[in-house]
Amino acid sequence: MSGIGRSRGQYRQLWAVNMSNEIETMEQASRRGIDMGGLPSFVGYTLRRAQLVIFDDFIRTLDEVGLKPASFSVLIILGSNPGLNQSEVSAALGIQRTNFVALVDSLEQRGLAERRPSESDRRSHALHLTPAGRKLLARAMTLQQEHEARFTDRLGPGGREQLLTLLEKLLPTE
Amino acid sequence: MSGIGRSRGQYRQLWAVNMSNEIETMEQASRRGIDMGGLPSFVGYTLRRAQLVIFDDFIRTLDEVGLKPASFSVLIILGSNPGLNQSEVSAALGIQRTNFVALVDSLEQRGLAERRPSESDRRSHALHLTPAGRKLLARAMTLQQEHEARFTDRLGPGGREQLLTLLEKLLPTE
DNA sequence: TATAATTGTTATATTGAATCATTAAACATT
DNA sequence: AATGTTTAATGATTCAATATAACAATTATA
Repeated sequence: MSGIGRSRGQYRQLWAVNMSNEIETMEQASRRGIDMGGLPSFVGYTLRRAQLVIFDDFIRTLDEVGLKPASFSVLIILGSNPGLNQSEVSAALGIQRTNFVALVDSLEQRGLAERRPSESDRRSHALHLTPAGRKLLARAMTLQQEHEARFTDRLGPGGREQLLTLLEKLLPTE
Repeated sequence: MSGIGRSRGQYRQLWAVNMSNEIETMEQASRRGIDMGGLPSFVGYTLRRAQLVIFDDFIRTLDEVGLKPASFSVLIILGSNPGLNQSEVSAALGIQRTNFVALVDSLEQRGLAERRPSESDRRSHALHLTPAGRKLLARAMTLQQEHEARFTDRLGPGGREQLLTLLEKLLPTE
């Protein structure tokens, strides 16, 4: 589903960080005698690199079901919270409601979700998964778990939990 | 230097992940009774959120010296490896040569770096920092360390090293 | 009731990043 | 020396994610 084309390597760069195939890896750079300066010791830099690696795999993984991280996350929210309106879902996910419109359009056109008229507020739409949406979500969750396992393996026993704990400390406590 | 404008929140979203001010935080979402599904337990999701938080702070931090992550990293490489050509620097950082051109243009126009004719290969330019570039880099490094400290504090003793170790396990061993 | 705020929407701008083509120099092979 | 191939730098263009502004309909509030 959904051609690879641009989706490959889409999230690859940002902090001028390499990480794949044709692009030289940092290790290769050092081996060629390039001094990376303090870069690899910056938490932000390494965090970014790791995130790109994971997303690269994740995006390829989701490609089978024609989803991207954003649309996948929407399905997840709708699956657990049927009936929310667009503002609620987009706010929970940090998507601006203005950009959320096209996202829902797409899900609706694919028959994965639907906008139902809200009973309490004629301005808003109650969002629901369709049966097809629920089915696709289930498949996507399986793929996600396989993806997750690939990286969990690398972290060793307890590594995943340790990592999550540390990462959460970086998040705003609010 | 360099107006805030767009630079604020530029790296904020992607995986449809909120994290700041006006945008509802995940915690707020849960409090409103929204079930985030498995999302917070996905390493990729939490990694992405943490990365956005750090970058948000990092970008604001660098704003004082008019740098962005990419240009900052270029200065670092040039500082430690004077004389490299554009292909070498861009490859080490994972920036495509083609997009690297404008980056160097900008640094050159700001008088921070310069292209010198390579002595061995008339096709390529030897990149060097100017004295102004070295000075700005020094200041930027100080800012980076302050930024780093803000997050290191949150991680507790040994947390930073632990986190770096775990993250490196996620990177391609090549 | 008058005013303000909210919901969904369209249109538009910005930016990071990828793609394609071109030029000139360097290199390799006959 | 002539040829073809690779490499360095560049420009032009495209694409996708995200941000901003404005608007109509509706609801909430002073």
